[in-house]
Amino acid sequence: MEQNLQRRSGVALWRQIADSISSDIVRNIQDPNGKLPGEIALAARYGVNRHTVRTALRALSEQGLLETRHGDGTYVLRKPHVVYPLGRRTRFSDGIGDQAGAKRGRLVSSMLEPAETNVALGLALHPGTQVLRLDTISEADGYPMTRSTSWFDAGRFATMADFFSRTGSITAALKHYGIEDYFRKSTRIHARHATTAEIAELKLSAGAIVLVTHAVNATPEGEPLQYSITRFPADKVTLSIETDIAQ
Amino acid sequence: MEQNLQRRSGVALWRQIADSISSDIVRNIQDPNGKLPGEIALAARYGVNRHTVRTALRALSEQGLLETRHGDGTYVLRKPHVVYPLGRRTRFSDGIGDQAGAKRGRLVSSMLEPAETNVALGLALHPGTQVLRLDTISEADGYPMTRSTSWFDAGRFATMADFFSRTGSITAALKHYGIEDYFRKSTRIHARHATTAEIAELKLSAGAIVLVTHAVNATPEGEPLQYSITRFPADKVTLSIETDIAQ
DNA sequence: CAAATATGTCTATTCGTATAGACAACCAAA
DNA sequence: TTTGGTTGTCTATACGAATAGACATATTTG
Repeated sequence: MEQNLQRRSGVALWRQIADSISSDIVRNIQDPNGKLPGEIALAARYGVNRHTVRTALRALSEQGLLETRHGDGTYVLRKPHVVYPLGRRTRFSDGIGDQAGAKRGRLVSSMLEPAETNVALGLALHPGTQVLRLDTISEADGYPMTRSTSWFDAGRFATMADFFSRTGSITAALKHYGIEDYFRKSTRIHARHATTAEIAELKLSAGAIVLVTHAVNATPEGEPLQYSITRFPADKVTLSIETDIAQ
Repeated sequence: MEQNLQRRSGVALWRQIADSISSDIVRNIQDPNGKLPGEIALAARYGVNRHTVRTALRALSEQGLLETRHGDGTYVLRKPHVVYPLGRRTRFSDGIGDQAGAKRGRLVSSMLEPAETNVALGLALHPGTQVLRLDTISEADGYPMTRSTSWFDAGRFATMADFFSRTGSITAALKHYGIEDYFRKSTRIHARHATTAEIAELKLSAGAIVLVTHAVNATPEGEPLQYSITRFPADKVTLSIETDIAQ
């Protein structure tokens, strides 16, 4: 019984258990076939009723993470945890490439809009300047891993959306504008509960936690190119920073 | 009415509202005196009953973030949001120093124990080697901002705990061993719900989210010195990475 | 096949969450 | 002092969350 659960917290026990199973149990599974401990064993471990565990397992099954077999047990369908590097030259495809299968970005929508304060600040533009907004979803292993909104100076990158749709890559799209290289200039990270829209787009179970990064990408000269807000499912993603000490 | 709340999610509406107020509203307050919108206005904005908003406000008041004045309104007592830099040479006191008042670490406990897999891997030791474990809490502005557990090679840093207690600083303690400089070698970041212990130690409201970093600090030569797991209250802390492009 | 073990379903009860409305108590400004 | 707006408290109701126990049904193993 690992008494890590809190009652009367505003977060239901079944949700805490679902988070725990998704982020801990699944990664430390001993069974070679990916079989989870039984419902009764899990109930004992968390110190709750078996029905509460079942609610958690049902949520994860509906999410596609687990499969329960009547009379047999519960099995892990996939181990969705990936490490996402936040290095200075990180690209999504670079980082995830060796950990999962498919890795292209998919354009959800694009539009022109006036820059809000944050965006203008990040891109070093005046607030209200027209900017191009791209909403994208990236997948790893067929499952959504990032939900990203990016802004670009509309005066310069008006047709970004077309290039991105064709290639599924910001890097490739920027090459059409003669930008051969760019860098992660600054990144801010926080975490919160997922919104309704994020639940749907990232195929999360309701009440899940998302990691959120606000990043500015820039040319080697430091000129801002892209301001982006990216949301990761916290139970499936660990962000990683590797520092080159001898720099 | 910003319909960002989800029902039947396993996360109570009052908790979602508390998180939202803590991380959004408080930062974007218009009123110069730090007065929040009224309960009825908030209820309308979130599309919930006034009593639900009151539950959220009560949680934040008990946490010390807000103060409600009968017949007047609700006021922000402190804006607890700090940006915590994760640069390669970051020290806690360096990063938080200019954003808040007090900033020293406090030793909660220290002990010798055999290194577990993660710790051994991070410190490049064999699993089971004796390591010194320090449990510390750092505060900014009088409020807990980090809850950290660090491990050091016990053969080398046996009396770390004493030095740390006296100075409240890992950096200072390491100097006693002739280590003038050290660097953040690698950092991994994820997020989850806070445990019961973390609720108490970080003075969180129950059900809060914590950002968790697993970091290895090393000498300039790359020799691992410290493996640490640090937990930050997600509603009060944003982690930040600034990259020096021209490096 | 039989036994042991696992998940699936059902009923019942208790407590936390959320809504609804009414009214009291209090404060600030006209 | 009066008025309007705000928080505080109370009652009532409905539903979700969690517990408890019993039993059905399916699978695996001996």
